[in-house]
Amino acid sequence: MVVRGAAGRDEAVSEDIDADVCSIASTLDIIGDRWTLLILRDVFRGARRFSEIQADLGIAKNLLSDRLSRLVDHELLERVPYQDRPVRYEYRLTQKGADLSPALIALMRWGDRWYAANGAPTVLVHDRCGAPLDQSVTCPSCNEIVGPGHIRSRPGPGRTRT
Amino acid sequence: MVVRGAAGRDEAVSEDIDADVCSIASTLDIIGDRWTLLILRDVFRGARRFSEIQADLGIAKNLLSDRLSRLVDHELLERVPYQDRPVRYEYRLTQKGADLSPALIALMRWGDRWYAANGAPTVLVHDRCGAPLDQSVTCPSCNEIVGPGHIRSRPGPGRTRT
DNA sequence: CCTGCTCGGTTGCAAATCGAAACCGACCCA
DNA sequence: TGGGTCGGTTTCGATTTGCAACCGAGCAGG
Repeated sequence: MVVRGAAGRDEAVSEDIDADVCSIASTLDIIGDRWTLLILRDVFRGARRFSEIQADLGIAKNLLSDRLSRLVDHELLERVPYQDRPVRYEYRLTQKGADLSPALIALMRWGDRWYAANGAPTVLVHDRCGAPLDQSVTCPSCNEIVGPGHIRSRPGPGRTRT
Repeated sequence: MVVRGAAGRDEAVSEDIDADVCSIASTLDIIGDRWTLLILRDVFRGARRFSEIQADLGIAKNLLSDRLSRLVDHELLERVPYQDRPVRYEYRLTQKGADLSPALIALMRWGDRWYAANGAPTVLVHDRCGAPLDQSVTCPSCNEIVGPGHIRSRPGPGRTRT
């Protein structure tokens, strides 16, 4: 991943990367449609029930049913019964699902920056001090924040081809 | 945004949030389909030409044409002529497009974690020291990394309803 | 017992979107 | 003249979507 500014200066470092061995592609196979991330956002926000999500998003019920099943199959959500007679289920994030929070945060911040003319509709704050938070790339070795221009990409151990 | 572990303990803090005023929803309106983020990933990687992206992704040409136009309309990419006779254009990231890199990084890291059995196909490293990088949420006030359990969400200045 | 209501879906169907392939115009080369 | 490249557009059948109707288990009121 190499960030290039508006001027378009070429800083590409990695060689040709096959789409078949790209973690972005793997991820988008699962959450890359128009509804799935919105559903997950609702669950992050505390929505757990079918009808709750359906009313909030206005998604068609057949699609919501399909997407929830898919998320359960992929183990981003789990179905937990919350009553018997009749047995009803709610949907909860698994660790795998909760692990998507950095992605949702990144998308939120991009929308904040480029589409929230009057300021962010929602801000994330530190529970201890209440200050608004940042998301950044850090170097655990240098123990500092790394700007986009100092990120290089390299083939990793999982690279099978090329 | 409140992260909840697999146990499902409820830590919701913010009140009801309308989907109409959500930056995640705004963002997904633009990049929330099956191809757009993959196209942007290719451009981040250095692909600039129609045929290059088309060959790499295997996307139908009509769809690529449509998605590129849309990205140009939304000013994530710009069309730059790279030759006359016949005039041909390439696509470059604008600042707005380049600003999506944290989101792509987050998606990549999630795929790395949950789908790269043999290790990440691509790793991001610090240009200075070569160490693999992390992405994290930081508190500029406390000057420290904030774990998912210490993030709270609050209505921001751009919240219009409720 | 009968009627109506909620929840969490499923089914059916029309409309929108997608994908593959054919085609196109401007230009190059032989 | 004939073919090839690049960056698309057009066409058309297949897939996916969105809407609305329906459903079954249970509950509540009369």
